[in-house]
Amino acid sequence: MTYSDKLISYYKTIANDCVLGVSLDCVIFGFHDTRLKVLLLRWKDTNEWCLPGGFIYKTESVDDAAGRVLYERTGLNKLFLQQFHLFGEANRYDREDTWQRQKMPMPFSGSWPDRTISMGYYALVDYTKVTPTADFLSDACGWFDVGELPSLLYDHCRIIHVALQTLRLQLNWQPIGLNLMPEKFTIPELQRLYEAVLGRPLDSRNFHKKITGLSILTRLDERRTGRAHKSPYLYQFDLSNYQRALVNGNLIFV
Amino acid sequence: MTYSDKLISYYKTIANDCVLGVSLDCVIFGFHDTRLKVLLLRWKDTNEWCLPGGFIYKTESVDDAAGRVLYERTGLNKLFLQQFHLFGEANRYDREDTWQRQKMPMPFSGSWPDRTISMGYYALVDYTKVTPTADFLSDACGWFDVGELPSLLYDHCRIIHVALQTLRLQLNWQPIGLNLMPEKFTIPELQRLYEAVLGRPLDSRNFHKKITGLSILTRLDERRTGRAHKSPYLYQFDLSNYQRALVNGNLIFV
DNA sequence: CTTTCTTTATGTTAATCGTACACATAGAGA
DNA sequence: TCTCTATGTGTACGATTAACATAAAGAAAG
Repeated sequence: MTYSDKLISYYKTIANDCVLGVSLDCVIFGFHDTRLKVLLLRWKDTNEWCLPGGFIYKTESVDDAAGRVLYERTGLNKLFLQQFHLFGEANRYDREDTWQRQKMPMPFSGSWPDRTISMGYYALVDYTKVTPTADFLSDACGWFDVGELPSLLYDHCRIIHVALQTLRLQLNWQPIGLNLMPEKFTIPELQRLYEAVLGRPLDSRNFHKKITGLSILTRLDERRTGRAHKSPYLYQFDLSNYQRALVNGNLIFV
Repeated sequence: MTYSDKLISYYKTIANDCVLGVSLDCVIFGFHDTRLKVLLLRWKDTNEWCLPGGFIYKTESVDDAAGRVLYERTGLNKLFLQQFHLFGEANRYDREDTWQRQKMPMPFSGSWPDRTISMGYYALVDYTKVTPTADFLSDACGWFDVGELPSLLYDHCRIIHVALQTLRLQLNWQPIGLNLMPEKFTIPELQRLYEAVLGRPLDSRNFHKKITGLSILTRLDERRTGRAHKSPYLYQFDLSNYQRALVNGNLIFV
């Protein structure tokens, strides 16, 4: 059985078990080395990358399907995961061109609906806890700097762009970091995250005042030592206050 | 041909021409007599109401489909219309119960997919310019106070609730009113809109200061006369500044 | 051991914003 | 002409923000 045959049989299974005409794409954000990262998959036997995505089983809620995709690609569960946009244009991307870049076998074209609308989700995950895992259609899975994306299939470049825009807006009235930072972190490290998402530097003195004023952080008795200069305190998120801030939408606007 | 036959044939046409398994529901907000209103349809020959909704033609974008539904029900075009949530639970509502309340003919059940996910849109329209128009499935179309909704089919009660929540959030960083108010209006009238959406009274003196400070309003030389007491000035929205405020997301937070 | 250098932690100040409240004004009705 | 009340404008005060200053910590260099 050739790869081409496998592919067609795979899509036939999907067509049988899943809701037809609707897919979902997950923009999975991580944070590492002062940079905001996105998790991407490389389409098998090509140099083309795409977002982790999938289809919705007939008895499964769309949100659950997104959680499943996230789990399958990262090994993580129960994370911050949110709908952000439905991509529903009739011609979201150049189909011929995309199939060619994917090296899609041509008998394929008959066995698939003419268009697919896609629900976009974005997730915030702890980079250090993720085990990037490729799927049936891909031969690599890895992180990319949001500023240095590779060649992307479909309309995934736009999807990432819209996700980032949404994330930036969200920053104005909800805290982030709970799922992006490791369990213990310093305030300057958290500031790097905010700077990476907003794409501009922040005043460290005002940031410190602001973020501690939200009472979503608990200062530990430990410090991060070993580096030159004054050792910063380590912090943890105060889960209950963090949740309250998420729901109430305290203005942050760093 | 009985109504029952017509209904089945109607849904067969839909199944043929439209994307299967995906629908859309529009929460159309209007404003009248100090109250926020929602446009609802009454299901033919029942006392059950529902949101205007529809399906997506195979060659039509989802956003365009929402615009079409809005136009068909209100006669209005090119309005503020926005996605707000995908309702994708596998069992969004009690199907048996709903069909019974709809007096749905039972041969129907075989000719329709097991589940439908629905994209929620909300629109802001000028109450005075709307001609509520019933569709094939309904025998009445009218406005309801968001606080006094009738018996609703499907999960439309929840959909309205989520739409209202989204609208309230949006109020914190975007102006509203351009499509909800008539062309000329007074500041106290605009204040009534904000109060209706937020569900709480505002201080008229501070509201006046705040709203004029955004420079999205142009004061006309006319006043609204005929009523008792001091005649208030009439205002218009300054379109270019209004658009800028929409895009930039100036904090408003009344 | 002392000095230097740099990052972290905390503090200060002036400007701005939000909230609460006071008051003069206009216009219809008594 | 007086009254009543919604409207338009203004003021005062506390809270918040943005910009800038300084002290403390800790490793490296002399």
